[in-house]
Amino acid sequence: MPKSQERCQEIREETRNLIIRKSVLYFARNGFAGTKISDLSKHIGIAQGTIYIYFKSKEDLYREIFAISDKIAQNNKLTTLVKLPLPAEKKIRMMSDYVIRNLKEDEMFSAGIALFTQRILEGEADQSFYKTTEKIIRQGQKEGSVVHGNARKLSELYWGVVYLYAVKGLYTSDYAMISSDDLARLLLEDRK
Amino acid sequence: MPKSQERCQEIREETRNLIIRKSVLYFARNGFAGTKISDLSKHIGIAQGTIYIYFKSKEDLYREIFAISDKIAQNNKLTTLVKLPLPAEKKIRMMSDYVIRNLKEDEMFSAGIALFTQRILEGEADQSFYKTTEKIIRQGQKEGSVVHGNARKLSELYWGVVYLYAVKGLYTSDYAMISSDDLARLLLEDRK
Amino acid sequence: MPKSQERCQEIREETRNLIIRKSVLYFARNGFAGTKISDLSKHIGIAQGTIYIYFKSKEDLYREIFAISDKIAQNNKLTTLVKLPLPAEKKIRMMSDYVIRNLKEDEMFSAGIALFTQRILEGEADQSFYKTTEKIIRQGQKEGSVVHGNARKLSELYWGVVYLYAVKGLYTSDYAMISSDDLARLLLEDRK
Amino acid sequence: MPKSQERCQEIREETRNLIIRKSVLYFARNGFAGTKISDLSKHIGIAQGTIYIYFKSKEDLYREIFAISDKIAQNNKLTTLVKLPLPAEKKIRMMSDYVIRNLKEDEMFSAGIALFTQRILEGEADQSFYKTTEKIIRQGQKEGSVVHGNARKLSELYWGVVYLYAVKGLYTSDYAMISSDDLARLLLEDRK
DNA sequence: CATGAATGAGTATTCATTCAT
DNA sequence: TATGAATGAATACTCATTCAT
Repeated sequence: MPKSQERCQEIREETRNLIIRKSVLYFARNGFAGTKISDLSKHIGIAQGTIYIYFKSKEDLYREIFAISDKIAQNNKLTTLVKLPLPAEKKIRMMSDYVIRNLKEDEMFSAGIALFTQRILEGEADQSFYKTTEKIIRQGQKEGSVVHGNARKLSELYWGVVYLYAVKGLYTSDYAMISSDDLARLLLEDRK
Repeated sequence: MPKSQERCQEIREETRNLIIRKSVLYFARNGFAGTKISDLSKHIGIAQGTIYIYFKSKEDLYREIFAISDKIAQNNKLTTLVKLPLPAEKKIRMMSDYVIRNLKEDEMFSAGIALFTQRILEGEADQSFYKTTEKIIRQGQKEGSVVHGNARKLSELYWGVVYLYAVKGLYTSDYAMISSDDLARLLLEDRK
Repeated sequence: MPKSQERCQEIREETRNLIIRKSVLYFARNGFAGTKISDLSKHIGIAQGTIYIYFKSKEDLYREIFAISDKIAQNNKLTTLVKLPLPAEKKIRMMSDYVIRNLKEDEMFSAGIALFTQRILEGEADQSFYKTTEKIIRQGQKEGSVVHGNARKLSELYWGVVYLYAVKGLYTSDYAMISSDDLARLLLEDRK
Repeated sequence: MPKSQERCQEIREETRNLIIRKSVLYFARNGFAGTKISDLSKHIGIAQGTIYIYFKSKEDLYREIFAISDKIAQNNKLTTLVKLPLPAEKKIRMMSDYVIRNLKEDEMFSAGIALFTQRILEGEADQSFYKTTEKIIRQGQKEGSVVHGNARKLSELYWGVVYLYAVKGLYTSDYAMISSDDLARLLLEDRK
């Protein structure tokens, strides 16, 4: 019965994904210590035991969640963006559009950013994430479109603000989201 | 010979303050769920039981901590600042100087900002805190020194960034603090 | 395959009853303060945590125990007895037979009487329990078979003595139980 | 300074007695486990530490209390009573008068009886206490004034009822005390 | 696989006891 | 001596994890 074999595999995959998807949000909102398996399983809509079929422990699940948050944060268009033959200002505007749109429409994106940034704060995540943005910033500074200052610091500020609104989005749906322009303005020189 | 009434009162006051002072930092760093009374008491340098002489429960202590964070966040010079007969730009620069200096020198300030903002995010703290800054922003917009845009949103952005660096300061002592100018620039029009 | 809904309900009911049944005896013997959850759970034969699945706290369990003791004390045959068209003397003898037999054979009865009476002593249980016996006493006084005196006082004496032997039974199995006749004699005139 | 030496000794004695006196009542009402040193000391009107100047531990104090309760229960007039050249009925009436008067007027007597009986129930106190009463009962049975039956059982019943009203007295001041006659009647044949 | 009742190690809280004043 | 703040072992309670169904 190879057919049912596959189907089984599919179901497994589905449940596993369901758990991860729902957990990302839950952990992003409540943190590791603030998340009880009993609450989480209720939130997912499955039994407590089921989680342990797919993950060895709460920490194992958390680690998985982090791997996901890494992907969400890093597998965005940024890496391709930096290589395009465009002026930095354009890149920054595109990046900001992309980020704001995702913050608005995709809770998983917000959760990913939140978890990822928290880990950076705790010194556990790879800070190379900021590198790509730094490159764009330096390019822009040469082109005269980006404000002066330490590129790393500006990059951190930029993504810090993104984190800020990611967290806001996780807690309330009703809040004044920053505009793409506001976000871009953190890096760009004002035009008079 | 019994201890004198006043001396007892004094000792109580001292211990209570010690607990609060050390707890503000601990809770700001680890959150409520992430804080174990056993660890906290070790960090304070007292026995677990002592905490329960002064606070009914972990949650009671946490609430007290929040009351403190309110004071730290709100008892700053902002309220007096807004009333001074100064241009908004000057006010914003003074405010930013004050904030950055405190972020650098006073961990309690950082912890207060962190806890307070977290509570605002969770919809539990009084958002009237932003009002004072909004007034300065509106004044500045009239004077042409502050960027256009919704004053509340700008105020939230400003304090959001402060929160960002407060949290950074709680986790690592070794990081690139934003400058007072960078902070002020969030609100001020660029001058060429 | 999930457990069936009914089977789960059944298991819960069973465990809950087990806890209550064993706890009645334990609390009756040791009192609230004298009962440790760790000991109690060992005595029941379950883990400590299991108790907290079914009861919010030690006090919650204790309250439940009391509700049970009310039922044990009050759901006896007395209420039906009083309505029968029998002489009071007969009723008192039947009641005494019933009580003594239960004291001898049913530890739950003894525990119920013990807990219930303790609560009456502490002014927390409904003293209307004595009413039924009072009625029989008054009937008997009219018929000349019951000794003179305040019916309430006689009723209290009667059940006080029952309490006495209930407690004795809880502490030692080897003791001289009062006879049904001795108990009845508390209320009945001597026949020469 | 022999004078002040003595005075010191006196004060010591006074405090010690105060503790014992107040503790007897407190322990009788709440039991060993139900008595907190913090509450007890408040009830006595001294600091917690003071108790430990006079007694090595809570259990040490409890033991002392028991010694007192032994004296209260046993050092009554009963031992002299039994030797008097009187008919048993007279002895029983005197004993009952004595007991009831003390139950009414002397909380220490009630507390002593309560503690002593509780210890007998728990098999820790000397049951020889009942002996004296048994002798009187046997004398009365020969004289025809006391009801038939096992003397030990009757003695236990008699003192059980005394215990009952001792406990009632400890909990409420407002209750229907048994009369001396009622108490005596437990042992005496009815006279027509 | 999925369930949820049961477990027991871990955490919060209490309370007998100590000790500096 | 007397005090009451401080202690930490004992106790109550929680929650990640297991396992029979």
